[in-house]
Amino acid sequence: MPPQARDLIIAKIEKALERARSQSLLPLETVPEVEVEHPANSQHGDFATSLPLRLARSTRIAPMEIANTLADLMPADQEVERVWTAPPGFVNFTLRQEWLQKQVLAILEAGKAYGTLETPNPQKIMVEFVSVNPTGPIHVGHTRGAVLGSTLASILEAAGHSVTREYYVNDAGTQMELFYASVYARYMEALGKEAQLPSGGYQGDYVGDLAREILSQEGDRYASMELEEALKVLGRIAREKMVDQIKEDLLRLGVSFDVWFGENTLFESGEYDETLEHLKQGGHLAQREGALWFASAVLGDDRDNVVIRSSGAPTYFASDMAYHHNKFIRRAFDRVINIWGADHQGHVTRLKAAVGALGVDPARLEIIISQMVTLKRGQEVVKVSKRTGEFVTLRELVDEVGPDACRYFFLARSPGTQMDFDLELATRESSENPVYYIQYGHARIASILDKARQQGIDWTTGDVSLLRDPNELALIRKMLLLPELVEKISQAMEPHHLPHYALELATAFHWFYENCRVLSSDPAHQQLTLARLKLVEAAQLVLAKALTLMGMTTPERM
RNA sequence: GCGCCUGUAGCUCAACGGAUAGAGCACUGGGCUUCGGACCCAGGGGUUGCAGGUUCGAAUCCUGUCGGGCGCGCCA
Repeated sequence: MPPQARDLIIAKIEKALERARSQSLLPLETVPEVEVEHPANSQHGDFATSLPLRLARSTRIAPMEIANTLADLMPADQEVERVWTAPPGFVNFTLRQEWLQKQVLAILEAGKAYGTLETPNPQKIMVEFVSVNPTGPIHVGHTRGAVLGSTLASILEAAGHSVTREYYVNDAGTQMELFYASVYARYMEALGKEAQLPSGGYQGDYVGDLAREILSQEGDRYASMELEEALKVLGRIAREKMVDQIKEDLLRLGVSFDVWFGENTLFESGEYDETLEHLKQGGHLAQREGALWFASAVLGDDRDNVVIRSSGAPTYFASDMAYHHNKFIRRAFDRVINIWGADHQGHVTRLKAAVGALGVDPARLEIIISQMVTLKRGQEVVKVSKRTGEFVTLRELVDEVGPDACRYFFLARSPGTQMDFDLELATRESSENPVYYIQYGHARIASILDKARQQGIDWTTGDVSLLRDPNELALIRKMLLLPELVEKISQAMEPHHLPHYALELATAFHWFYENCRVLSSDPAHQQLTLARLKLVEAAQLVLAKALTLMGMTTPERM
């Protein structure tokens, strides 16, 4: 990867500040942190810094004076064509055309690795997401987290980190017991025996389907077993089938995991006991009212939480603590990112408290809360409930809307906003989804390159210094933003910038396409054609990278 | 009642404390005898819920207020 323009500019400013300080041109004690931005208005240059405005107070010097002093210390050079100041105290930078042109070569050279960064401090990161109980198929409500998590994981990887994508399978606990009992009841029913769905049991049709499937594959032998044994064995099969289905559904959306971590293994491996012992040693556990409590109130939570019920059964929270002990201590992840729905927001403080009590800096646990998705069909709100069996499955959604459009829709919104998902609108407008606009750009390029190859054109000798058209330069400028974006997203954990960027990049390409003819039979145009083919090939790489990072396909034709 | 999130164009959403608040869809009107029209150009549409405050500068930060979502179990 070539150095990023932004880093070059920051380095220049830092150098200027250092000189201003050492030569006493500005009364600076230390060199302040430099931030640059991309001005919204391109007339203000490629980069700008408002540092003089920030320094005005502490130095007691007028912002414009500081700006001018700094600008004078930054003469034009190989990368920067012009440095100038603007009121009330900005310093603006314009990149040199020759430098921009050369970046096309740099991108081609980087190839598919363009946009993949090398970080000075690579970390071992886990992204845990979806983690829905395997008590039923995955539904639309889970789609947002799935898309968010998988994209974030890709971006963190591109930013140079080592990433593990993990699904926590809650294969223990009361909800699972209830599910097993529900499947058992349907199984007995299918055999024509009297059976009652347990109260609060799972009513969805899929439960019956599952029971009948098991019946046809395994026969009726569970009917004659002791109830307890039957629930155990039948339950295991039902769970495995459910997990397989979830796996398959997620795969259709382009989401896959490196690890499927079973809650039960925490108990089997002894890690659960180890965790409790650890907490006990630290004095974080207290026996009260017949139960064992974790003293989270003193750690900032609004109340203490039960770890072991008076019945002797551990709570979900207990195994969650053991799970995070496993993540941080046994598997030694530097950072753990959990993606949760807004309905789990109340658990953030207590889990962070627990992690802290285990001797791990709670800042290493980052919990991203994605707000709820309200599912609608026109004006009507569709209720989603697994227990009552009233829901739209992820599979139905993906089949209807398509995985790419589906991903785009969820990805383009920041996690903090509540969304309305109108099934009617999504289906009707899926063909107008911006993702096709982006993919169309990619396909158009593929078509041009194809045609050029058919004509036997070899553009390796193309001279990029011929790329002077404003449309060409605008396209290059957009292409250069991708690495910056990858870095920014990996720090702020906000992947929603990526689809917006991809759209802008595609716009820049379509604009170029409209105004700059690539292939031509005119002999006088030949050199320009070669240069433009280079640009187009590089643009395709960048578009493809953006699409790939978002987990979308890169069609050659549509 | 308390906690977290949220309110921006007709709709769905962007905007790292920065310069004239931007996109897509929808609407109106234009644009190819040559590389893919799933494209391009132009236009209308905004007191950023409201009121104060901080700042050279606020959609963004602080306080208050009104509206929406989600939590506040020995459920997961």
